Amino acid sequence: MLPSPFDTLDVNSLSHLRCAQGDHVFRQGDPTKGIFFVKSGNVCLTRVTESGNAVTIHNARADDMFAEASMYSNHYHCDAVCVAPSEVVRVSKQAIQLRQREDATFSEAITKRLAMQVQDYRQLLTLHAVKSANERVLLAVAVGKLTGSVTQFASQVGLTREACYRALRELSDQGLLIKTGRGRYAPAPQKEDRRP
Amino acid sequence: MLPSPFDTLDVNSLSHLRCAQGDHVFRQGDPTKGIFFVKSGNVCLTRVTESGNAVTIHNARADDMFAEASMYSNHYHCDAVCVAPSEVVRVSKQAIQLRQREDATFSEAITKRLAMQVQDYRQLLTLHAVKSANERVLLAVAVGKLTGSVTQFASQVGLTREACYRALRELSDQGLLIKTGRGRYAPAPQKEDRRP
DNA sequence: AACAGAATATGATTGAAATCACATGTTACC
DNA sequence: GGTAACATGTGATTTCAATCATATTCTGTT
Repeated sequence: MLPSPFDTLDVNSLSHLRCAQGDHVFRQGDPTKGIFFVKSGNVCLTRVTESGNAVTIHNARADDMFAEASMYSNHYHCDAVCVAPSEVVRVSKQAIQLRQREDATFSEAITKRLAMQVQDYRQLLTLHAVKSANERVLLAVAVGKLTGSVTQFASQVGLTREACYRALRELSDQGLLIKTGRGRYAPAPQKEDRRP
Repeated sequence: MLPSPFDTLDVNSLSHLRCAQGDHVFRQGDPTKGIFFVKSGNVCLTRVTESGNAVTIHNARADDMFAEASMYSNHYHCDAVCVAPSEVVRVSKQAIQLRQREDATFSEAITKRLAMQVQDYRQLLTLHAVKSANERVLLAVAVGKLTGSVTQFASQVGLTREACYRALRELSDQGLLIKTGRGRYAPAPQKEDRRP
């Protein structure tokens, strides 16, 4: 049910939430109550800067967890908004901290999860550093970022919807992507002429 | 000497390295041998994308650690290059993993470090999402990113040197930054008219 | 079935940062 | 002291993504 380390927790450390589209699971600044698991639906983590720019930090879909890093903060650093009707499980912060102190294997699994998250963010950062919209979009698709709507995708890769649509079309025209349907694109199968 | 959790490790799990400017501590793809601490100098973590773009992932200076997330990877995901003559301490991956299994407090401290790193990356991601060069630079300076050279700074915030210099000058002209010297800028003291 | 609302898709225009180009200033080293 | 290497700084031009505008398709609701 829950991913690897959390499935061993007692049921009364979990709260099941049912959210409509647009509902907030938590808001930037709220005191941290725990970390979350998406049973179904789609929860988007966004952060708003002083200047009012909204940034998609993470796009959690079914079987993803989010707000894992909040374990050691007193308040959340971003908004969690359901972009689809969603079932979300909250895992109590207290319960995790207690268990972490008693169970080394549990603790190790959590650490591993965090380490992987760090690498994910680094990947995203690398992606954002690519200046060319076409190259960026190609890379992002190759890396599997385009699973939901293009609008969501655009926010994640740091481009406007329009720029993404254009890049997707151009890349399809160039044969670097295959258009598999309305708003659906897949990386073109690599020609194996890479050998030296 | 070493930061909080690592100072309790046995000395023979540490290797002291002395690096010249330009030396690689490790390269993208190398098998992971451990995590690192900068005693003095400056080590830059960069990643090169397929398209040849170099991205500064992290700029570790004296008393910083780097490659913490590599604990659970078999190979490094970026290059670590000394941008100044540096003294670096390598902390053996094996020793950490062993200790983690025996000492819950140690383990917890590591987890906390990783969680904070995740939040740092999120901050950087938020920064990169600000479109206006001036706003971005102002935010970055406010957050304390401009400590070394503007060139390094530019790479971290995702702008060209030139764009940074221009933004820095314009912000100084507007009185939002104070030029404290050649290539040195500080945030202007906030006027306290924020109260509602 | 009709309608609202959102996502997809593209075209035209504009604006801001990249790029190119070239000063000057600062180390550091022979 | 001379010079090579690099950082700072700023102007001129270009390019490419943002913005604005608009049409179409899809989905869900009443």
